[in-house]
Amino acid sequence: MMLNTSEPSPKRMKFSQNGDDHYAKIKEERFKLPIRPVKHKLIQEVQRHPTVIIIGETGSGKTTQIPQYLYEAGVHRNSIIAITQPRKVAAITVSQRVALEKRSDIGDLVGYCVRFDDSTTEKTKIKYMTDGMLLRESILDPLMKRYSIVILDEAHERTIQTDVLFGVVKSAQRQRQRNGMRPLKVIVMSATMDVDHFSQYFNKAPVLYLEGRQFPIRVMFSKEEQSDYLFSSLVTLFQIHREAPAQEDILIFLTGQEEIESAVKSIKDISSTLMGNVPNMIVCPLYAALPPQQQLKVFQKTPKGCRKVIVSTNVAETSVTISGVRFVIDSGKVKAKIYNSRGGLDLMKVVNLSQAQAQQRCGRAGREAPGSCYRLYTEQQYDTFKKTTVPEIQRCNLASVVLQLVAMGIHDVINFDFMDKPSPEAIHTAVEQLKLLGALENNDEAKLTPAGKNMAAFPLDPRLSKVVLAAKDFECLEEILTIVSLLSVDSILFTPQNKREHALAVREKFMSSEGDHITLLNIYKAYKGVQGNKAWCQENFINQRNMRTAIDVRRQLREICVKQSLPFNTCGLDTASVRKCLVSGFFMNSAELQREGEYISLSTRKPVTIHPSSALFHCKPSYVIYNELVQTSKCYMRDLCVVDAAWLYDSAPSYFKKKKPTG
DNA sequence: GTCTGCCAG
Repeated sequence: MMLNTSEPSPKRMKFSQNGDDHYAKIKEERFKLPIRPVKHKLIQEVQRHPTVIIIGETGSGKTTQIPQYLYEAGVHRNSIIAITQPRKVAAITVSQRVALEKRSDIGDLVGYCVRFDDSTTEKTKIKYMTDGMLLRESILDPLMKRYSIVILDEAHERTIQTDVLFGVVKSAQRQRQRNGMRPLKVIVMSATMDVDHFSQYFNKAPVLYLEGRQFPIRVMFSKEEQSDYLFSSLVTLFQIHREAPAQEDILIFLTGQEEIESAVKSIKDISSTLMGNVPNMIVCPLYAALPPQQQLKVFQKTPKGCRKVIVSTNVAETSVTISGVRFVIDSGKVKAKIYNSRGGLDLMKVVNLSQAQAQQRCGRAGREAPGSCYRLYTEQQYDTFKKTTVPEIQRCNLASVVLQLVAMGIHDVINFDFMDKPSPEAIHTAVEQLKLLGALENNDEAKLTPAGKNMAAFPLDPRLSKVVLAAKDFECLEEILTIVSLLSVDSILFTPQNKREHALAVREKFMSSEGDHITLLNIYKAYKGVQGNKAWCQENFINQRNMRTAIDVRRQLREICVKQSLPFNTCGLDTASVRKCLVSGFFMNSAELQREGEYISLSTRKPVTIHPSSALFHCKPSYVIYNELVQTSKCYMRDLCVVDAAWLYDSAPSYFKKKKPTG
């Protein structure tokens, strides 16, 4: 195109050299982060002390900037800086951001490492990873030799993995010092809670406070106690809806999928009857099991003149951040798993939040502008809430944790340096279970057996690892890998409430009279038979996402089996071998049919019932094993498999000597 | 004849 120079010159066009503006902007953004003024102080503290605790609210920039500061200052001494995150998405997205800031490709200087996805190379010095990943690595290398700095981020979330890592990094640090090795710097980053607790545990480490970028939030308590939080949340929602300008979105915290779906329906019904000048309402449910496509709806920008209402479980507390939210309605409730180490049974219960959780929920209203939080409980009720959430490690089965610790060479698990110790009883139960599975020597030394060493290599519950190892003897590893993979992911069965009958009828063809495990195996075979066809999944109400995860897991397990030279046999249609394998890991979860037609658990002699969702619901086999007990209206066995009394006895003679099956 | 929150390896 020719420009006619006699014409008045057009508006000057601006050019910049390939991306300079972009990077200038990134640089400017980095400079404006609240953490920037304390950069030098921070580097100094880390150089002076083996451990530093950093307290900072969201938005301070600590997660992205601190590793870069330490790298630029050379504190890492040319070895790797690890930064752990409780969630995979966080590890991946943060590392991508930092790579961008460093003008480097992901996997060069900056990389991430999560299950099924490792972007790091020998060039990587800043490595974002899940806490679970670092924990698994430390089984092979308890001194964490490849790292000079370990940063444990989001420590306040107190995941099991972070809690175990606390002790592992402390021990690695001490041992490296004692052996005159290169020191291990530890940085613990947390939100504002439990500061003294953290500092005390980490040898009175210095604490650095960072300013965050949080807008003020008006917190309102209910004046009276509410008997029905569901109803109260609807009343509050429409109260706000009538008064607040459009585009100011509302986030409601409830407890579970079913509750949320029914609330969404009520809200839609009510809003369609509203008269007068109120904004249009867009109502979105949000929970982890929601198909990804529907989850995306939550992130779409609210159209002009509308208001988005998000009804969510606690996913929106930490895992998911939604822009546009100005109001939070907090039911004060959360669904939590409670584990009973005596009966070995799980139960899900709706319980009150901790104060820390309530604070976290409030914060979701002030990410971009001042906001409000409506609490559907009184201030007096709030005062009765626990200050902090009981750490997960005190609420679950510890068999896996104990096996990992022993595999790292920590034999005295009872005296392991936990920040908050699990009960001795819970540890004892785990040790006993591992002995029964043949993972630990049957004495007081807590020493791994050769089988135990192999079991620790699998990213599985020890009972499932045991099942995999047993497949060698019963020559059915292919089938077992399939079943174990399917058991270790979220359910591949997808049963929408309104099409429940239909879903069950369609899936009837996969049902096995030998139980749920064999049913799962049938489904997997059928899925493979149609090459993972999407339409087939829809027709048969199979959750394709979870099925794909199971296939990834299977591949990973297969690789570990190769390393252990396990033979890849198949048993064809002889499912007895498969069921015998299952018995070797789950014999302690067995039940016997009584004359009256009821079952009792052989470990506790307490009555148990077949869960209505099981393939065996209408059957009455004499002996079954089950994956888990769930206490609701009754004590239900879930995921059952038909077995012979003799198999039970053969798998653990000394165990059953006392509780000999009567049949 | 059920009622499962969330995350990780």
